[in-house]
Amino acid sequence: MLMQAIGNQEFTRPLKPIPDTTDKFGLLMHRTCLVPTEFRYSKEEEIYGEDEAATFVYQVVHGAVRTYKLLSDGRRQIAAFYLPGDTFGLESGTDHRLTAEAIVDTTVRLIKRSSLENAAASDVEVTRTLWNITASDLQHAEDHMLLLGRKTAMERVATFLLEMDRRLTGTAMMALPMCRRDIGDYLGLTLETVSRALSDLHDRGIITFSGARQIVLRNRQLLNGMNV
Amino acid sequence: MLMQAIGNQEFTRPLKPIPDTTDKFGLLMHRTCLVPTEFRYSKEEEIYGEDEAATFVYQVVHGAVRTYKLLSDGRRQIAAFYLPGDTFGLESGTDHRLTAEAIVDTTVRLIKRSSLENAAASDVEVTRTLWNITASDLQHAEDHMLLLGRKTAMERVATFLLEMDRRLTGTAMMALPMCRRDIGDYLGLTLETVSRALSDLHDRGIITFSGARQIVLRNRQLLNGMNV
DNA sequence: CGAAGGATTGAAAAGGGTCAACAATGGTGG
DNA sequence: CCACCATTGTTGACCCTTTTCAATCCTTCG
Repeated sequence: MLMQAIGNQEFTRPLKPIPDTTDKFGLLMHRTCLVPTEFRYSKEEEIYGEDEAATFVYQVVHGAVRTYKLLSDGRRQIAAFYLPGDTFGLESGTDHRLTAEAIVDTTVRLIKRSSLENAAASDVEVTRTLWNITASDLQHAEDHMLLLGRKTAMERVATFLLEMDRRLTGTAMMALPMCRRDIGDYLGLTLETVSRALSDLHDRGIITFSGARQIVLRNRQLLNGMNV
Repeated sequence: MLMQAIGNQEFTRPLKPIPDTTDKFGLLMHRTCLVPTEFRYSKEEEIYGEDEAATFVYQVVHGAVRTYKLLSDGRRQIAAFYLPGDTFGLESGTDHRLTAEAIVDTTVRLIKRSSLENAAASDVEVTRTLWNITASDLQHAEDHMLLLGRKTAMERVATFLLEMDRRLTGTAMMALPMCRRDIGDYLGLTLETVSRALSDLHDRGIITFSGARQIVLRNRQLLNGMNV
């Protein structure tokens, strides 16, 4: 009911002019004159699997998505978290190279990849947008390689908090959709190390909690200092 | 002299039909009817810096290039090595987000980015190729995040050896252009740990050396076993 | 041939992982 | 609406892999 209302509200947005260059999915919808399908995934549900054919491109409406790769023994590396407004699942080749799962109950919009291919064949602007989306993911991956290869545990957690603060805070308090294990698998740490780093930041008065997943950054400057 | 001859030989290649989809730079040259400039960089010379305007797109003719990011205290993460035939330096945005340096004396071909933009404005195939190049870098980065976040030192070195074997071996012996520090900064390890892992593989008869940088893989199957 | 950078090896230290116990939280059913 | 229980998060102790620091060896190149 409420979900539906919010869904419709979101739905009308692309029909308006889109000056916002950050909403690349909106631009694609606009250009292709496509009506995106909405779809809901439950918490922990798989959206697509590694090596599956890439049939759709997705935008998160509400909820959150993780994409990851696994080693044969189950070790997992989360490549990215996708939050409302973010586009994911776009591939230049035929197949997905990561698995995507809903972290919480999640609503997405989706466009058929074949529709985009059709539009891209004649519309350079569409192809250019597809390129930009992939380039954004690459930029994030380049930053994340630096984190995974060269930052300490505390620096990783500080970087994570600032990234989430930037991306999902509208209010002063940020509500993390993911558990400690997800954060660990994103940062290349164990969940215990993440927990210890957060406790340390809490003890030093740099962050405060309301429950484990509601966090307020009390001192962004200090966090930024650990970030670079 | 010899350099020049080889350069010219390479130079004539794009004038022939290009069925090879892997030579994306060749495709770009073909489509834009551009004559690429050749340029030489000395060992350790910077090709472009982080946050510099991205004026050119490059292809390695011979030699090798590393791209990396630095933390403020000098810790370095190498994102990729580029070997003969590889394209690098292409950005969707205005600026480079990594520094590029020649690892050894290196010859590159380069195309003006503005020329590509012109061609891309009317030629969907060109834009599509630009997208594919960026998508290749992204795929590599996704694989590398898994390595940096979740693999052990020995697994990283095994993965590295197999990657280099695949990419630069024509002969049975591969000649690595980079030093142990470069390998460490690529794998998120110290140079000592890389050296110890290589010595271990040597002691177990899995690889043999001719000098520190000439390596033969004696047992790819065992290496593959450590890889996943 | 000698110097300088690169690579190897060793010993000690540290940072983060592992294992285990306990606490908090939030979802469900009575 | 409250109590219970499964899930999630925290904390502690110990261990192990990798790092750090240092000495030595090896090449390669002037």
